Amino acid sequence: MPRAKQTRTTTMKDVARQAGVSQATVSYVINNSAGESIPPDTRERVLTAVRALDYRPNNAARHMRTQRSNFVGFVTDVIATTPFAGAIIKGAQDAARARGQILLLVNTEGQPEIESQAIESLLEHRVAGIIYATMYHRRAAPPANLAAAPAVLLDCFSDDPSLSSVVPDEAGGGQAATEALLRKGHQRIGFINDRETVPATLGRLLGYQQALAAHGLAFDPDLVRVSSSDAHGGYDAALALFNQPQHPTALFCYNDRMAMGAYDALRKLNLSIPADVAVVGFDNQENIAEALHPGLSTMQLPHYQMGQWALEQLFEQALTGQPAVHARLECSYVERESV
Amino acid sequence: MPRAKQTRTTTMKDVARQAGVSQATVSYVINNSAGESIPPDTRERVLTAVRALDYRPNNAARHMRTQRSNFVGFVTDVIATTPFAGAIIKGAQDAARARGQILLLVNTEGQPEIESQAIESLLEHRVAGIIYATMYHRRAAPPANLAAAPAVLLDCFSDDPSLSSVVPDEAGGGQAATEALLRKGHQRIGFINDRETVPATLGRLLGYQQALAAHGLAFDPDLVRVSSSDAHGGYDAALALFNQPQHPTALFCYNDRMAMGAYDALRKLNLSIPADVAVVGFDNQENIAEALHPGLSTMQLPHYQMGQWALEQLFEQALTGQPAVHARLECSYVERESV
DNA sequence: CTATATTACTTATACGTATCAGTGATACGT
DNA sequence: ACGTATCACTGATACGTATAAGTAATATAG
Repeated sequence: MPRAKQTRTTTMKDVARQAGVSQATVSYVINNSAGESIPPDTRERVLTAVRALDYRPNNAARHMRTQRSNFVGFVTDVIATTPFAGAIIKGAQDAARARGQILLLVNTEGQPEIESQAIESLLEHRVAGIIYATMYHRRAAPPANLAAAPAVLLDCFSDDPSLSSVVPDEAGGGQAATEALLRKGHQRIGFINDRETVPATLGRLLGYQQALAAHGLAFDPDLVRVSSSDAHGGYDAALALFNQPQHPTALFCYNDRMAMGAYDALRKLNLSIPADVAVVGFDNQENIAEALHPGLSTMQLPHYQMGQWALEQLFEQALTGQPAVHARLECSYVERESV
Repeated sequence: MPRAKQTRTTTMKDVARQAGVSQATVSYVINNSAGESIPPDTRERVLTAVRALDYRPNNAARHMRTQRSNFVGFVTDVIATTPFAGAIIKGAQDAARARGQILLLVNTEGQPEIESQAIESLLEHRVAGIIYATMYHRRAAPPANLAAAPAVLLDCFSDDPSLSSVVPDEAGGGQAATEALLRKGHQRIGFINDRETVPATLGRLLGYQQALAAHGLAFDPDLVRVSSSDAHGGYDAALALFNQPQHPTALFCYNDRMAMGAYDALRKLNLSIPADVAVVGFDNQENIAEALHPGLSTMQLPHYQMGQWALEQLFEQALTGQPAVHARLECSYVERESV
């Protein structure tokens, strides 16, 4: 049977009539308005009518009357082809639910026209604020109309210092990864970096260097290779690194995909993990880190936490008028069997 | 400088005053209302005022007046820990944008109380409809209040036949995968299935059998193994399958993770892919199918298409009052080097 | 040249809610 | 017994918009 044609939805007036009170009283009961005295039996009569009529408050009307929405906009550049989107969105979504807010989601494929149209639409919905998220850590140039609402940049940053932002602490992550190897007594630690110049490559290299320095070890450029950030690249770079006369005893890879390639290279060279070479990756990718043999120790990016942080910051800022904050969140070390 | 305290937002009345016309005229101009004649210079005056005041229509007010929202609810059980969520959401989101709709996203972790609260919230926002999505193909028991709006089940199905649903054609996928191997002349094709009893295991096995039958080959239970649906399980099952005296020349794996394990097993048995054994997987997982050597031929689940379909169906159904539809969408074959 | 249609607007209203400003009735203090 | 405070409500209003209904001025038809 096809669903019945949508009749008028029931309103407070309907509830009021049914309960024999005025619409105002219904409102007081439903909102538990402080400073209004409603005797128990009246309250019960109203609530019974609410249930009987399957009444549901109309959010648009409430929004109109109170002049504030419970919407938060979430703009993302890419969503389908990245494994990270889910955790970021969930972080924002969980925080939103905790505040009684609801997420308006748009993804823009990074196309500027779509982006500004999407933001325009969010503004027309009078969102309390907008989270502008990218799926890898980078500089971003958000459209001008983003400034029309409180906004927080997530996993990116811009030239405008008045926009709050949250990104992973790449250097800290690089340092922690390197230190996990140093802790096991390794002295010659190779680093395979991505060839792109992005915050992640610069930061992780810096962290690697800082960790060495903190342990009184000199930085040896021969222990560093750059390559493309996939399994192929990791394979090539690892081969080059370990074909040197005095090869490293440990390897820090820019990401898990490269580490996967490095595994292949080490296997080819008959070097076993972790006996001959300890390996640490980065990203903790679902289908790699856990699936490799032996399990890959790696760094977990704070995707969920960034999502949470961005939403919280939006409200801190919007409600209290605080100035912008630029946060770096820690990456955590996930130990498996490769070190 | 902290953002200025939010002043009153500008309304049509403000625009009207600025342009020297009535609020109604502004509305006519902005909506390009048919049947209203507005001379070019008036129109221009209004639009200039709109720009000068940075006016933006208030969606809540519009929603109230027209009695229809441009919201679609999207409820998902899991989002952070699945690689498929992105494509599904993008499919729905793209279709929504094409219709001028915006997605209200909630994820519920499959917890019934959260689920029905989330749906309640969506109903209060007067969504045009709700997409109820799961992240793997399964039977679902959506909460009762889902029935209060037009709804479409995505990647799941329920006991209620009046709810439209869209799922992947598992049997078709299994058949296509098997046929890819048959086309290459293979006659003895092993199948490693997941041990769970879910639509995917049943369907893919059925497809495997149908393909064999279509080519006049008898189904041989010795060529089928069940195991856990990860790399470990794939490894064990492949080892068992290929340690038989007359081993298969081709292998169809329930998913890419199992295929990954099978790769390890075949390597251990000194069988090369695809020369000695051709392999086909399922899921086309980003970090596996492409990353394996040789690249894994596999089946692509129609995630994006299901997202699109669900949103379209919502409007077909809601607007035209059509009866429910239960769709199975095709999986597509992605050929790489493993066959 | 008058009657009517069209143009270019304006005025008024309703959508559903929250809340302010009442208003009788009862309770309380003296 | 009388004034006041509290209780338990009700009536009216505004939020910003779309649109029906009205109106004065101009154009067109007969």
